[in-house]
Amino acid sequence: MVQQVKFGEDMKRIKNVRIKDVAEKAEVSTATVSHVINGNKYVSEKIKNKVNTVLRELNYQPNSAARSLRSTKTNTIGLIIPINSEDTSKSFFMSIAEGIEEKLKSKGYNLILSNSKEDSEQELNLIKMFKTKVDGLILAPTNENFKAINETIDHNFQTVMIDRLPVGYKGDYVLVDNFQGTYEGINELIKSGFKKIGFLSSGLGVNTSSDKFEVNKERSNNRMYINPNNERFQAYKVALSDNKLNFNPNYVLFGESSFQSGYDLAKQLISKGVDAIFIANNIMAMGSVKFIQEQKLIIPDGIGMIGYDNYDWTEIISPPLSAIKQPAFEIGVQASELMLNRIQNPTAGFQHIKLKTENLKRSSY
Amino acid sequence: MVQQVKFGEDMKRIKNVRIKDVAEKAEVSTATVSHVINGNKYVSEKIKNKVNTVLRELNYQPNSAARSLRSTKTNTIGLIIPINSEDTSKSFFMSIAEGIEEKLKSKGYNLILSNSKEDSEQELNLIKMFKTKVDGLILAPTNENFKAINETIDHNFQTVMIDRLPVGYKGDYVLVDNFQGTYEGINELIKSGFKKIGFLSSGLGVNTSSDKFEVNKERSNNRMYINPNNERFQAYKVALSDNKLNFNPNYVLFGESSFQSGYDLAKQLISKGVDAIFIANNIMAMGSVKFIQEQKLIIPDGIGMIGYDNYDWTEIISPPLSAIKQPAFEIGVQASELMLNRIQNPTAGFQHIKLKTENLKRSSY
DNA sequence: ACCATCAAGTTAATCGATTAACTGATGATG
DNA sequence: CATCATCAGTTAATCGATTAACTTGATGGT
Repeated sequence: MVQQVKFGEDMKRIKNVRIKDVAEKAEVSTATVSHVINGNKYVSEKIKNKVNTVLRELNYQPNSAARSLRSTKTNTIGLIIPINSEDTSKSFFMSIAEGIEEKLKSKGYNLILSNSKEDSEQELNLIKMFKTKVDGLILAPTNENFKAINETIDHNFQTVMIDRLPVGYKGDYVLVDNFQGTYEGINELIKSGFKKIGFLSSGLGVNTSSDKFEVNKERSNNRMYINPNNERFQAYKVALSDNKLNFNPNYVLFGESSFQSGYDLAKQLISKGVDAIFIANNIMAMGSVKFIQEQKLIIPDGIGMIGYDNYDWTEIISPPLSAIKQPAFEIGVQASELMLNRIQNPTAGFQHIKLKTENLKRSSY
Repeated sequence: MVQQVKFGEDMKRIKNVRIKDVAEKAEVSTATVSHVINGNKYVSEKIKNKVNTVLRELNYQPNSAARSLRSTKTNTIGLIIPINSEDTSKSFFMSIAEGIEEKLKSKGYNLILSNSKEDSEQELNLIKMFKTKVDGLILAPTNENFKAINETIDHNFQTVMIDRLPVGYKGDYVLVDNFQGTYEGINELIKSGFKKIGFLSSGLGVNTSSDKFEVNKERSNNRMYINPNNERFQAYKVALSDNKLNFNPNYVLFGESSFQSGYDLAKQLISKGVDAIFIANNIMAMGSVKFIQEQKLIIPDGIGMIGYDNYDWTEIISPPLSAIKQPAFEIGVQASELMLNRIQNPTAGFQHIKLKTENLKRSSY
């Protein structure tokens, strides 16, 4: 029932096949067609076959607006990731998105992708806009305005947080155990004989400066960390302390997430006499490596290094850089699973997933 | 008018505010509210203010399913990209997606992202599914089944192709001038004194093997290339010929897009005596570099190299790798612009955009 | 033979916003 | 003063699928 309709001058536009067209051609009611499609009421084999034949003949595709309107399900999930163009996190979050899309597609869901650019105002706008467009939201929250987010996300909305956690958030989430990986990494540096270990990272988010150096004695497992960078920093301090090494605030530098900043801060650390550097951020690691190479410092004899996340380049520099690898794709898969479960069963208890990092020992320590 | 509704056990669910609720509270008709929101009919200042106040008070958000159903606009654009997990193209297409999302968001549109995984069957399913969900489709088509795609994309659907082009496709597209960049790159290698230049690439798609080595005399501008890899290959041949160098089929290797394949094929080329390699693909370039480094070959004295696309790693290996850079983000921006234009004016003439690559001369030739 | 039950479809209300057609009031015009 | 245009807002049809409630005919137990 592909109808031709006049449109503009002489242009023709094909009107979509409706369920009514199918019903008429198959000589049944629209209800029956719907039942055949959705399989939620018994329909005899004979009629089912007839309808299915017509469905194929007309190449029918249900109008999803109508469907959503009536059923209040959009079969769509929103994803908000926070990437600045210059940022290291791009590839990390894109792998997460890939994992989400793959899982969702297999269950008949779609993914709407959006970028908050690490800006909490944009984030709130996006959340608001998503309200009537999606069945659920997977969110890597920005570092500010947690309260506002908590208010905006009401019970109309299934939510799964990833990578970071708003304080006081009650709900499903998938995080990476950044403490564990970092702790092990620092430990290994120490085992290899390094004693003056520098720590390089991008910012901790909003509540950074005041308590930046307040040592937290508890371990990751019992605590809810706001932010992966902070978690890594805590792990760094605990690992030092567990190895009876002094924590030296001069060996810790936070800067913006850029190549240049990595270059500059590595320079500073070296001038302060560190013998190894842990870099909690990919693009800063690149900047640091550049500086080290320019200085003709020998890795690992002159200086030890560990980076974060297993980017391509870590394998082909010489020597290959050891790294802590986050399971990005897997975060996406797990987050979608939580989401789909919650949609199916909204009253179930909240699920908290913490994925392990992988410690890739290469030749840089 | 936030209503509490019983839901399950004791759980409460907040029902969304409808336009009717707004109308009642503002003591006007739903039509008036709609006019205020969409501004397509004159409403007096007085009433407009009253309505706007209520809109804010109730934090009203239009139900987009209802809106789409009535207006037949979804305000959503679909994007299908073709990435295999192992593939080099991941970062390229993700940057395109970023550009698209940014542009669309600024115009009030959403982006549904999906991955065909370079599989034409999945691609067709996605296209079909998108039919009632989006106003338009931005597509980087797979290499097979062009005919099927052309049939499936009917006039219900605005389409913009990116990166690749189905033969015979009539419509908007945004491509990269791969010929130009490659041609210049090869030329520069030759100018630097290299004479036996190898060419490494991933496959050409379906119609590869038969005419793989058939030299095409025409230039890019007058020709419609199916596939960027092919375009690069053509440019390679033309550049050789323009420099009176013989084309040696033994110096050309196509393989799968993987690190290992890059490693292996570089090995083969070297053993065949090439003095420079042009690698049309990021991950294969990584593999090649790995092999070169292992062999302690000196770049560029021992061997010249040019890679494709400006990935992070190309800057920090020593020496930094020269590369042809595609304007990925810009492809996304331009494609979205074409799309939005076409939605506004469906009968306008088709637009064809071909973006220039950037030639990043570093120290590898 | 009688009524209850079930099986297999159908009828029609419904979701929420848009928008063509309409109403009533005001004002301009010859 | 009758007539018509314009203005500002309202009424109600409509988009297409889902689904609760209903119909109709068949089955079966006592």
